[in-house]
Amino acid sequence: MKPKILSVRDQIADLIRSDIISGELAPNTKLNEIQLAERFDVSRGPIRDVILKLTKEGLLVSKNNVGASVNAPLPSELQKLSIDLRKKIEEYAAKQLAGHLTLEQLADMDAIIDNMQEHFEREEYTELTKADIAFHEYFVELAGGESLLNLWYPIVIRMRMNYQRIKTSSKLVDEHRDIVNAFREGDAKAAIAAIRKNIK
Amino acid sequence: MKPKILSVRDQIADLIRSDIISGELAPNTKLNEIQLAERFDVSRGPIRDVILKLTKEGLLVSKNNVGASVNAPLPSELQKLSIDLRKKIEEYAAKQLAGHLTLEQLADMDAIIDNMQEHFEREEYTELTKADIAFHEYFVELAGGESLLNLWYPIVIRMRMNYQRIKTSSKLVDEHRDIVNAFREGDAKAAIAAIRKNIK
DNA sequence: CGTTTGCGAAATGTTAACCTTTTTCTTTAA
DNA sequence: TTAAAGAAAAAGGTTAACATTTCGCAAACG
Repeated sequence: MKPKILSVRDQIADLIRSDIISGELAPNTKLNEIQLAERFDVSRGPIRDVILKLTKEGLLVSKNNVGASVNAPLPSELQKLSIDLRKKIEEYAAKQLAGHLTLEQLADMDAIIDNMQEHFEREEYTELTKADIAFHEYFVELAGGESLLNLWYPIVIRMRMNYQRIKTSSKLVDEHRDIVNAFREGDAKAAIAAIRKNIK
Repeated sequence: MKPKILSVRDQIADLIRSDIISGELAPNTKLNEIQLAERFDVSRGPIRDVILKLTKEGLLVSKNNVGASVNAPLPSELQKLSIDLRKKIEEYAAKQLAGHLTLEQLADMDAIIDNMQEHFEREEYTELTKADIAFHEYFVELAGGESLLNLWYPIVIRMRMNYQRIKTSSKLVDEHRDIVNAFREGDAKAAIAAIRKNIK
């Protein structure tokens, strides 16, 4: 898998996303542009870009002339709706991909799952969550490109604010192996079933 | 309905969105920050904010160090998926709202439809499309607040790039009246049916 | 003749200073 | 004593200058 070069802004965005997913930045925490600028040793410009991005993703809430703060988790009805939406998207992706994946792509997914396993064993739950997201992101992007990713991402990232380190059973890794194995065998139905089982 | 005060950035974003929906800015058109700054008589800062926002909405595509250009319409498979997702969200909203709307809220929706009718008669199709979006946005926001809006908006705005002024039959206005009437009678099933009929 | 290298223009990325709004604390008057 | 008014501080909004990157084009080389 080719290493991606990330812009300064994207790297900062990733770090703040991690802080929110890990719970280090709790809901309603106010983000101060100047503090963040000092923390990452850049000026306020790039920080503002990052805040705008995360706001559009739903992780932050911004108010004019007041600033941004960490958003509250989704209420449970919307959480349920989000699960439905996410299933629809990933099922679509599975239908497109089953039988059309290269060996290299399958290997990439295996590698991500190996990574998940490692983080699970070390009890690094934030990293585990990120690997989980990366796995799904990988095949959603393959199936529908940036367009589909743009629809999928805000749904998933917001969902993930809810179960911080709760449902981290050892089954999680296996569920992902099931998905890849179904892909490997070109079995769209099995892939969809495995995905349905994994998303909850 | 109370008039909303919009920030400079939001007003500029609305204008560029209009240009894209109307087709004035065709897909693949490159957006130049300096030109836009001059056009709206602001500096490049706010323009960059707007470009970031519209990129997150899926209307633009940005590349590091290269700039932003108008995105291509969704391929038809993704268009179909988007319709499904949008239906799911708006059906959820209808279920939440039916029977719980105030007279004032119903009047607001009537007003938006009157507005649609006017634009239809004057053949102002871009404005008609915007009013159409505003109508759905109104009740989606009522049902799920900003959180739901954040999930809904990118789906709809991207869909709207596809049928520019194509399906502007006179039925469109009536379909919306049907939705409000179902709301008025607190009939969730009828509201959902009307919404299903309208979204295509 | 085709490919590569490097220059230069144009566009984006970043910064720091300045402006405006919001908030908070203090003063003052009822 | 309380509450309104206003000043001061803090934070976000905007700007313009500066830095870096990209890309086309032309010269040089194979």
